[in-house]
Amino acid sequence: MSRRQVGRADGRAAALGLSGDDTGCTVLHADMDAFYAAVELRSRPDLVGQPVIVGGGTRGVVLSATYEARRSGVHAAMPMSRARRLCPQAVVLQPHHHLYGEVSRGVMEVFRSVTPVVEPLSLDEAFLDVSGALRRLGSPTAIATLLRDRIADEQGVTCSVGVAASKFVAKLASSAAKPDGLLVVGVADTVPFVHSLPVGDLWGVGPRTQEVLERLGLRTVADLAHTPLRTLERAVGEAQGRHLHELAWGRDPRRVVPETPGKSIGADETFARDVDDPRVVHREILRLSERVASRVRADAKVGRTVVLKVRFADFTTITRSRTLRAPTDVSRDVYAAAVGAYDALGLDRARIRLVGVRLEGLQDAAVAPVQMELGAPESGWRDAEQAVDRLSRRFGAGVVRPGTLVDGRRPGSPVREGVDQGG
DNA sequence: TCTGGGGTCCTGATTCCT
DNA sequence: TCTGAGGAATCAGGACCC
Repeated sequence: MSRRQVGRADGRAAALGLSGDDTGCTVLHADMDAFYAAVELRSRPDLVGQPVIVGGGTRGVVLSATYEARRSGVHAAMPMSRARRLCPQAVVLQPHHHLYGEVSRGVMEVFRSVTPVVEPLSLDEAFLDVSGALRRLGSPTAIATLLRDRIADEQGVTCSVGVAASKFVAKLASSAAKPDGLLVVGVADTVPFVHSLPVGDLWGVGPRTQEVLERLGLRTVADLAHTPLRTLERAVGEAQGRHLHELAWGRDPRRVVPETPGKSIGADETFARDVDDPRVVHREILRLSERVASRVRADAKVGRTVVLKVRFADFTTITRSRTLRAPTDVSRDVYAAAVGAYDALGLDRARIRLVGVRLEGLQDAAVAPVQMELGAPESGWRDAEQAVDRLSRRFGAGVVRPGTLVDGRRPGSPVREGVDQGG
């Protein structure tokens, strides 16, 4: 057992009055600490121990910050301008998304070497069901320690792990263990542990719901647990009310499921300056349609509903959707639906901050019905686009583009200047 | 203070079909 | 042919998560 883990786990558990008994606690939630910032520090060891913020762009937000920066009040998703004011001494680094993907794959491999039942939630966190690994590797606590040591040794980043009998409690435990810690919430400790938390810590309670609950005088999970179910359902809706009530008593029957197929793929882009020229918006919709359709094809999927998103200068956001007669993975179809939805808005030089395109209702291309257009050539757009995909894989994204997108610079220029555009 | 990008899920309204 | 009920599908938006 590593010295790092023993000190943290015992101290945190004792402070929370937890027994540390991990009997029946086969769900682990592993969460990398300040992931993007930690990855950046691997190549900048001179910055270790300093406030570092990963983010950028003229209208960007903080993607990640070291704990030294967080002490000044900086947190993820905060506008960069505010973060710089709060922590002027922080070193700001541009993100390198491809690197995070690489490290993430390495981390997930470590997880899968312990158990095949791994459910990734994002690049930097996952649930693991270790019930099948107990005889081989020891107790859940021992397995969590092994994971933390291996990830630190092999990937050069630290992670915190929560150990519990359910996903929801394991996730709360890993949050409480941060940074670089391990916390076991035993079966007998679950309800007192959960009840001690503020309602905002519950999964599914964001700022809006928290406000609603606080208007009812509910500040802690214990308050929520002792509120009649009907009252909760009236306040926050039937499904959410029931869900929160169950969680408040530590009940979460969801199993760890490896690989859940995605239901939609989308892309959006914030302009560096608000745009009111419909030609510029059309070009951006085309670019996004290409990006989305190419990702859909790479996943061997097709989708049937195209959703257009428009965010105006005052940050109000609208969506419009178009359901096609048959599912597609062809950029041209996606573009036609999205631009049709945009034109139907009849905007008269409205100032637009962001546009987005999303393809929903995804299904496997192999089993989906294909719409045959009357009079369509045998080798149509789909084949042409697949050929472009092959070229892009070989020579890099963007080697073949529609003529309207060829004029070097991007419309309005992207927010993430100098950053990998991912397609 | 001034808000990215990629997603999921839920809800209520509307439309379409039987 | 008209009408109403009920269910399914669609649409739009809100809230939330990382």
